[in-house]
Amino acid sequence: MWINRRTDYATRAVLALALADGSYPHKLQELAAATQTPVTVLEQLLPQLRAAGIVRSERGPTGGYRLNHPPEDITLGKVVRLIQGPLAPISCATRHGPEPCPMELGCSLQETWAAVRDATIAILDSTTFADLAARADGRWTETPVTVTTPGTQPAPTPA
Amino acid sequence: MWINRRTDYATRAVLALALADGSYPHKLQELAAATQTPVTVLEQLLPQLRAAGIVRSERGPTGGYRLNHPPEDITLGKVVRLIQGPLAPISCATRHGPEPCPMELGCSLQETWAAVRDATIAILDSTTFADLAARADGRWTETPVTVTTPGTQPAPTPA
DNA sequence: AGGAAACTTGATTAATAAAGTCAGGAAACT
DNA sequence: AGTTTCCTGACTTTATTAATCAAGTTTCCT
Repeated sequence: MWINRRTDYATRAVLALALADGSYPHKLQELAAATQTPVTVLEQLLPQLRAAGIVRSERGPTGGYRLNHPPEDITLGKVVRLIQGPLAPISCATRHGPEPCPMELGCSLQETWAAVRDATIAILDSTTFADLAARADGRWTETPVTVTTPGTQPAPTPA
Repeated sequence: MWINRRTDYATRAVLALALADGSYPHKLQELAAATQTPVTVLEQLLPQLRAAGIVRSERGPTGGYRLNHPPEDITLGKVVRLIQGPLAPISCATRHGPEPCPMELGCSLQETWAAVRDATIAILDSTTFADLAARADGRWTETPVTVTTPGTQPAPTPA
């Protein structure tokens, strides 16, 4: 129970973009609807994804967001680290600058925490959003990100 | 960074008991000193371990705590679950009664969270406190749980 | 008995983090 | 111009974590 809500939202948003047609930008509102996220939360999450180079944005009436790289180049680990921080289960077991274990002479639990960390990293860094999109396909093709707002020309449904 | 302080304390305390001589009980104060934990916190953690059958207690001047089973029968996973709760990284990926994913038709991220959960469980449930004690030995033999309080007969130093 | 040492229990408080809201600003298209 | 969209930062509320405190009960020893 350590993945917080923002991380959950952010990964869902990126997945939604990976599933969507990348040839045009998608509005915040559409992403919010597709991922069941409060718009105001995505409003602060997406700039963060943008600053990290994961997503690209365009302003104005035709604006919105799209992925900045092909989905196979974006790992789940990257997004999780960005929003959530280090993947170690405990602060004495981070890869970079771990806090020393307070137990005298350091304790053997640390090795096990490190093993959990490595297993987590192995999974998250080897899973790309292309993988996730492929897995989701067939389950989600019916309702892609396309939310037709009145007045907006409906996005071209992929063949 | 999801293992909270109490879980850290509790696992350290059990490890301290696993490293100590099990033929007599060890006082809360000694455990607190050996694990660098506030006594008042162990005061609420150890009853919890006791209720779960992990530890046994005796009252009175000669009282204290000791393991209720041989260390090879106590897994790290058991203690972590007890203090911390389910090991799943997110509530939609618990083994028992997961909350439904709010994304339409359920999202493919869930499978990855479940994979992280399973990897974590595999490590934590296969690591016993006998393993941890063996690993710690040589690093920790110098300062075992034995803390001689004035007036108390010093615990028999093994060999 | 009586007292001291230990565990037991439940309430309480303070600090921190998470989650969500809000208001005003800046760019771009029509 | 004016509308639509993204952008930014401060703010509020709530939940969780962490630690403390004050009585209580059991057991041993003199």
